Order: sequence, then C-alpha cells, then structure tokens
Amino acid sequence: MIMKYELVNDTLIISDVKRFDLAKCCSCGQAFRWVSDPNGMDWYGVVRSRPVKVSQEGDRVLIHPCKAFDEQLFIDYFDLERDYESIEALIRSDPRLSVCLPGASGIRVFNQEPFEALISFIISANNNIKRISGIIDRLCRFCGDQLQLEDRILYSFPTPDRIAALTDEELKNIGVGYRAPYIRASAKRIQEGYELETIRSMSLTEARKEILTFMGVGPKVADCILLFSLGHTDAFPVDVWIGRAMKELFFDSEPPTKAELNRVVESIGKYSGIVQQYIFHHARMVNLGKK
DNA sequence: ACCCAGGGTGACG
DNA sequence: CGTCACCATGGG
Repeated sequence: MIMKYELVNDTLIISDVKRFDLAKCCSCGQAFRWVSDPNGMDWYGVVRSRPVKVSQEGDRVLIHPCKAFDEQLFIDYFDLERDYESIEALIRSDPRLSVCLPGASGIRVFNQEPFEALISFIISANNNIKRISGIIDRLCRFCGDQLQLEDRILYSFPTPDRIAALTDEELKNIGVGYRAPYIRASAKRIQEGYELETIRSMSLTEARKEILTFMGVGPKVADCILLFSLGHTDAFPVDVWIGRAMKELFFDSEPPTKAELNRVVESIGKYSGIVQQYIFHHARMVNLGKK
C-alpha cells in the first residue's frame, strides 16, 4: 500500500507510511541537524531553507508548516515514496543481516541537500557524531539565516559564499580544527559554479571519481555524500563501525580484504547503501566490537 | 595520560 | 598501486 497525503491548515499529513521510525531516522547519524523537543515527539529541522516541525502518529507523518506545491519536496526528503517493506524483507531473508532487525526497523535514508552533505561529511571525518552536530550547529548559527518557527528560531544551512568567506579565526572558533581549509576550498568551488547535481545521474564509479576531487573528501566521505544527498542507493560508506560490523556479520570476526568486502556489498544489490544504514544503526546500538 | 570518533592528505616506497 | 605519520577537538 503506497502512502497518501493531504494538506490541511498548512500541515502536510501523510498516511499509510509503513516502516518509518522518525526518531530513529533523525538521531541515527545520517543527518546532524534534527533536534527533538524534550518529550522526543516533535522533531525540528530545516529542509531546503524551510523550517519545519515533524511528528509521527502511528502510520501518519505530520509536517508543519507546508505550503501548497511543497508536498513533494518533503516527501522526497524523507524518502516516503520508497518501498522499505521490500528492503526490510531483503534484510530479513539473509541471516547475516537479519540480526539488524528489529532494532533497526524503521530506518530510512533521508535525501539531504548536496552542499549541506558535502560540508557536513567533510566535518565528519575522524570525528564523532555528537561533536559533528555541535560544529554544524555553530556554523549555521554563525552564518546561516534565522528562520522563525512558532516560538523557536532555526537556522538555514549557510550558502557556499558565506562559508567560503569565513576566516581562519572564525572557523577555528566554530571548532572545525584542521578541516578548515577543506571546508573553505570546497565551498569556494561550489560558489564558483560547480554543480553537484550533475553527479546524481552518473554511474556510481563516475560519481565517486568526481566527488573525490573535492579537498577533504576521501572514499568514505564520498560514499556518504552520494548516498545521503545524491540518490546513489548503492554507495556503501565504510567507517569504523561498519568495518567492525561487516567483519562480525559476514567474515566470522576475521578482517576481510577490500575485494572480499566489495564482493559482499555487491551481493546485497542496488540498495546496499540503504542496507548499510540498518547495519550502522545496529552496530551502534549494540556497541559492536567495543568494550 | 591514552584512546577513540561516520578519515583524509601528503610523503615515501 | 600500498603504507603511515600527522592532523584539531572533546569525551570516555
């Protein structure tokens, strides 16, 4: 059953949404800017410069405010048109993956803005999720635009020219550390006209080669950008968590070679990147491989 | 004090 | 091609 939606009093109400856990998706480390109110029911964030409050009641998702003709924009962001029942069925059918369910059930891969993903995941390198979130929050407060939502003030993700213009001292105060030159150089390249969207229609191999030309983007960050913002559902980011998880789940706790790991990833298929997010969530929840 | 975190760069073989 | 020291920062 595909979802349905209607717009009522500036609230987008999406019904019959299966396999979607809003809180899990907002806090699993794929996006760094969603914050919940104290009771954890309402999630506040910014989607393409629109400040929104999102909540979930059973199989309904409520997004407020939403103006006419913005419906598809939010449906796309939260990936609500994709059939996650079949993706979870795929996971369940493989005993090595099925251990990730039910803990990770309801995970969806959001479709973030490419420039925000580019900068966010450059910041993510050799860093932890809590600190990444703090850095990005300070960045948005410092040079994003204020956006009012009810009694709250949210911030847009800064434009490329704003970030490109930041001084070393400003970036240091924001706390980006040694990543400052990577951030500024990448922002400058976008500001000068580079179109990240052209990467969306490329093959995975071509897309990787292209995004890797950005300073501060290596293989792992490249796959994060491709998966989380450019529609490459088969991009499979391998960080320390995924490395440990794949070793445990697929290789009997013996470290695989890159070729061996690649073979497993390709066997998962064209949604391997989405499956990766289930594995990532599972690994973090059970503290896999750590004491 | 040491180790770790959604790793990448540059130098050197 | 592969390896490896180094890189800011804050929390455990």
